[in-house]
Amino acid sequence: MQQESGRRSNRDRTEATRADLIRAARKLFTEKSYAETGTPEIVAEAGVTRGALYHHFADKQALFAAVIEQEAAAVAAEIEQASPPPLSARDALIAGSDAYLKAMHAPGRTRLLLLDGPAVLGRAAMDEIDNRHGNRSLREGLVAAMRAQAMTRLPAEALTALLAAAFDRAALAIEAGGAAEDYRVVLMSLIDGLAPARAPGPARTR
Amino acid sequence: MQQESGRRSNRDRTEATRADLIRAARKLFTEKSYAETGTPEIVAEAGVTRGALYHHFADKQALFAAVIEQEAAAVAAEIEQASPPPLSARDALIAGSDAYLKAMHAPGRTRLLLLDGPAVLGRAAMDEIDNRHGNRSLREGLVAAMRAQAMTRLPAEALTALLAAAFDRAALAIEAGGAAEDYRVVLMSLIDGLAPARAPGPARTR
DNA sequence: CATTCAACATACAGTCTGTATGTAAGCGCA
DNA sequence: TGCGCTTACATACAGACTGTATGTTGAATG
Repeated sequence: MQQESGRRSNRDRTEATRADLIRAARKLFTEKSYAETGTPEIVAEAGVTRGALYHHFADKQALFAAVIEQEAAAVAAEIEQASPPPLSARDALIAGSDAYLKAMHAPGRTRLLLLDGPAVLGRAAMDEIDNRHGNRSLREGLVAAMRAQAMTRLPAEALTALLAAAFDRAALAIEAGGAAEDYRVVLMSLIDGLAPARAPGPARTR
Repeated sequence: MQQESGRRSNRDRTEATRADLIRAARKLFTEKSYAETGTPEIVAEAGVTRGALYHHFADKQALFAAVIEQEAAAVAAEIEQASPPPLSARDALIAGSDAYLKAMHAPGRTRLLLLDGPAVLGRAAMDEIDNRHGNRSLREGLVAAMRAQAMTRLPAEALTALLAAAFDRAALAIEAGGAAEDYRVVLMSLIDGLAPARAPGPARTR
């Protein structure tokens, strides 16, 4: 019964401060960019001092990593929520694709996850994060399709990475004003092109 | 007859200094990264002062843009040189792909063109540069294939962008130690999957 | 209840970026 | 060929930012 401004356990304080910092950083990193956002600005937005920031995070980059981690998890959650399991392998992939593109439409998300993320943390670190969250469902969907022989057998890791890259670029292009329908059509064609024997997928998506 | 250290025309001085700066910046940007490289370090490597840098370039970012421009042109040149015209549409695409992956293998090039470039200059600016250099041949190859009916008709811009994204990610993955053969196979499968009527392309690449 | 430790706030040192100012050499021109 | 203007820098400076070191207050603990 102590939620008044005083009396808080250390654990609660830590949790709250970290959350505030991540929230503030996320806001500024999406509005501007990682490089253009300074720690003084972040702590002002969070209502703490730089001392708190450097107490909880090793450096600015570690705070950025925490933001990325959270954002990647949020995207993965949105996708998982949007695709109920009872679907054919191909339809599940398509539903996931649309969910991904929609999720990445949140303002600033593409820059955060697709531009600043790889540049600041490196592709390897981003791959690790992606594989833990977003790409997992994609990879599993692909493996399932291959096992169901709805898709030519290919190295799963490479296929996942390259398709994910295409999705990413599509999200960026759409956010930049590209014709969303064009990119969707191309993505579907790339996926359908991997069918082994020209299996007649359900009616062309117009 | 005035190549001795003194007596140089203003135009020559400008050209030489700009080239020195770009060369030094390129070296450091590939060895480390854009963010980790300071202008004092760059000018020291170039043998000039920061005054010269800010005389020739609006800011650090403009110098970076000049480096990117040059590097993109170099990659495009390597590709164009490696693929003689007398090839079928599909084979030309494959030759171009291999040339691209090989060209991107130069140390630091992936970070420069695929990580720092988009983050610092933005995807739009990078697209503009890519379309002026590297992607042009890819796009033309795709359009040619579509016109020759060796490929399903798809929006050219979107298809070019997404395939380019896949190539880029493959280059990054290979540089990071991924199995080059896996990525090559997947890339070829993606391309071949776009054939309209299951046209039997010439013998599988091993 | 005394001590230890966690969670900060404040102060500081070093570095970087961009700009303003100064200077010497090139260049057009009478 | 001398004179004014401009280019191509070098130097000096102001502001901002990052990370660290130090101090302080309240919670946890035996």
